Amino acid sequence: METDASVPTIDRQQTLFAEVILPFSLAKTFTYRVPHDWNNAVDPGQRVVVPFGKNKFYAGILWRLSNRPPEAYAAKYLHSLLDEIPLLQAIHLRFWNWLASYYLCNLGDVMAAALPAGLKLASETLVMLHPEADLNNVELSDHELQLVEELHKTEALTLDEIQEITGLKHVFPIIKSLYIKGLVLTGEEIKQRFKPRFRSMIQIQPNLNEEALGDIFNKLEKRAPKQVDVLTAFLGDHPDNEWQDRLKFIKRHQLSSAAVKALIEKEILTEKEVRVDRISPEEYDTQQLKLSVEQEQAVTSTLAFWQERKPVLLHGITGSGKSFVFFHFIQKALEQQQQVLYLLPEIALTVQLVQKLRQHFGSAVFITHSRFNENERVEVFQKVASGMPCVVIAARSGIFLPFVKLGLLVIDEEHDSSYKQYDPAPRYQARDAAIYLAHLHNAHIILGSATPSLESYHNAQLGKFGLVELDNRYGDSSLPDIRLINLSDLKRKKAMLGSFSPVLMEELEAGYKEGLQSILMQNRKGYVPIITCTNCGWNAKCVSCDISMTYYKTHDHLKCNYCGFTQKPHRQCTSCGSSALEMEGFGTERIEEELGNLMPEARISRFDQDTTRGKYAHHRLVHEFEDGEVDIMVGTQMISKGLDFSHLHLVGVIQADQLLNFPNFRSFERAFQLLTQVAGRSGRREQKGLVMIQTHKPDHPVLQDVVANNYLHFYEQEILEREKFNYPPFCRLIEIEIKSKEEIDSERGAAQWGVQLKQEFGHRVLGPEKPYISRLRNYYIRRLIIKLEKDGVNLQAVKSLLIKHLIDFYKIKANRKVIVHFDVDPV
DNA sequence: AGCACGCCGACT
DNA sequence: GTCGGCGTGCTC
Repeated sequence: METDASVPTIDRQQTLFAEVILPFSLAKTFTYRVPHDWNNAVDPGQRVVVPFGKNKFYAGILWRLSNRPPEAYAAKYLHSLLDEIPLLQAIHLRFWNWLASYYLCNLGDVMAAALPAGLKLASETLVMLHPEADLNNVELSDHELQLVEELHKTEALTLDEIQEITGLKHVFPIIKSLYIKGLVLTGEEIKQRFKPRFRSMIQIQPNLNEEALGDIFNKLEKRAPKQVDVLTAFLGDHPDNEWQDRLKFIKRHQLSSAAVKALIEKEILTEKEVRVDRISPEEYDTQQLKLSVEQEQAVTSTLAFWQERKPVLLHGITGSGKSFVFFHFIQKALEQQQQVLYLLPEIALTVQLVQKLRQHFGSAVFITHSRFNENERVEVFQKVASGMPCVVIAARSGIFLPFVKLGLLVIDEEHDSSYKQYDPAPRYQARDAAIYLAHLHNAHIILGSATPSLESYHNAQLGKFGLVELDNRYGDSSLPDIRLINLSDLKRKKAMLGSFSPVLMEELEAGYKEGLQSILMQNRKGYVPIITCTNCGWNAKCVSCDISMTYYKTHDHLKCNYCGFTQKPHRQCTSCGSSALEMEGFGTERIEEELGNLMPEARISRFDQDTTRGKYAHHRLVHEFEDGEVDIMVGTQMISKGLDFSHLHLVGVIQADQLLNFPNFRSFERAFQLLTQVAGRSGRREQKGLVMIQTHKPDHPVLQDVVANNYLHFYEQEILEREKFNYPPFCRLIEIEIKSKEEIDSERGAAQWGVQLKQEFGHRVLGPEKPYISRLRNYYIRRLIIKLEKDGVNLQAVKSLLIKHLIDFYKIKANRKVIVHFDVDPV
């Protein structure tokens, strides 16, 4: 929680001290002494290896330099410098600083989130046999003897290996005892996790003239025909003797790799290793963009707002071609040699978008997200740091990439709640952070959505954002026909076919007969979400959370969707022993099964977290659907994102009510967004689509707005509610979450915060209260919320007070086992 | 985060 | 006694 990242003037003739950020959640930086020889080589933003604690080494980030030695302790020396050219520039450190102070977390939290794992190094302890170890006259325990014997066999062992070998939980005591007896040594090794990829290149030894080559051919001809083949192939194809990729060359000419190796050993061929990228995509034929008149107008008005240095909100209904407007600006940025950050909520779901971007921008497109491996992520990070003009498609963590020539940020689906990181710290909202980032880099920023967040649209209404609207669907496609189906009516008439209304079934079958595809959304995973005892009302709950266990039929187990705990299904009620257990509710598995019974001939697939695991699982499901191998896809809200199919006849929502009943002030907003987004999946391209939403409350105003596709009306109603009850965007929320393994500790801690905060902030403090889910992973949770006015409140002062309270809170011993989290702008 | 140190309780 | 478990304190 630093306040100033600017570097004071320093004298590089004098001794330098370096403040270093370490990648864990510690409330401060650590100061190290710079060896005098490095005075001109050190700079903020470099990674430095430092000793920390008794014998560990870590890579930290050099935060700033000074000439002032610390007063309270003697600083240790920096161990080594990892980057000649700083990995991060001043602008990135400023951004880190802003994140830490705005979101009330430590710089170490930011560092941990910002750097790809491959760039965060930690040392590992190695244990070796002492070269002069004398095993005579020493008493050894069994474990000690075992370890010494093992060390005779290998050079060194890691702590994990020793743990494995001895079966001991605590390995330090025996290592220490062996060390004292002079039998072992320990050392720390810093392992570089990132490994660049190299490729072997070959050419014919350039100093061989024709005569020498002739001799070689003569010599080889008799005994090594394969080697002659290699040389003939090389000279035939590459008379100018350019470097050739060894593997490709061998493959292309179907040569013997042993022969190539032999020639290298005889120094007839020469070899070199070159660094290659893992991430460069193949070349694509890039297509030209052609914008519609409406899109052209959107471009013009966006440019006008950017002139005024405003972020732009592009509100365009699904299918209006928002992405073409984005593409236009991306192209302009690339033409000016700038870098572009394209943020998306769930990156993995955007196969189609990536393909489109590649078609337009070819090899300038990079992608990073959590399913990419360590090395690939490091390469994207380094590419971005190199300043190469490119478009990076990323999920929320893309804001941490070290752009040096950032010209444009695109925040697609800006309303999506996955832009907010909830756990661990930094608990940041990537959309908001991106706006600050754009400001820092003096870059343009455009947010896009068919269903903007209340915050963004309100900002647009206030004139803080420029508002650009796209009202028409691109091409000839028209808006879908959205119908509500009254479940209460049908249930009363006992007309339902399980979870399906007769009309929905009719349409599904009609579509199927015509060879058209449909998707069905049920926003619950698994088979059933609740198992209840009909005798006493007990229901199956997770052992460590206050959550009902979901039954998964495919695995025949119960699973807690929050902590992942699984167990065998109950035979009897744990409370009364009755075996009258009932399954309540419907998840995607059960819907899939029911539908299979109703339409046995249809090809049905399921799209949820369960079936989309793995790097290529979505890919496969999306392609299967695209290729027409599937008639009906059943899925959770995942199917509402990023899928764009051409033969979609029907979108069905099995149960809209749960969406509206969420105990959160944003539940209506979420419901409207989700339903509108999934409805938008239908009827693109030629045909008019059909959307059927099953609900018990067909009169609900939010559903009416969905049917009318009237965002503005929805916004106007909802914003009135927010104002009336003083919720964002009319105030700013800071949530304080207090948790502990003992309920009384949470209770007491929360009460203490309540009393103190109310003294300072009075009526602005709500709680402490037991949240909707009050126990998670064995922690009892309490929550307080501070509602701050948008104007006239010194936010920084409030945050300083909170930090002061936090420090005071932990001064009390009994509070040490209580965990306190701040969440600024919670979702 | 990772590790030491100290205390307690349970056993080869 | 030896080992594991856990709380506490500290790292420049």
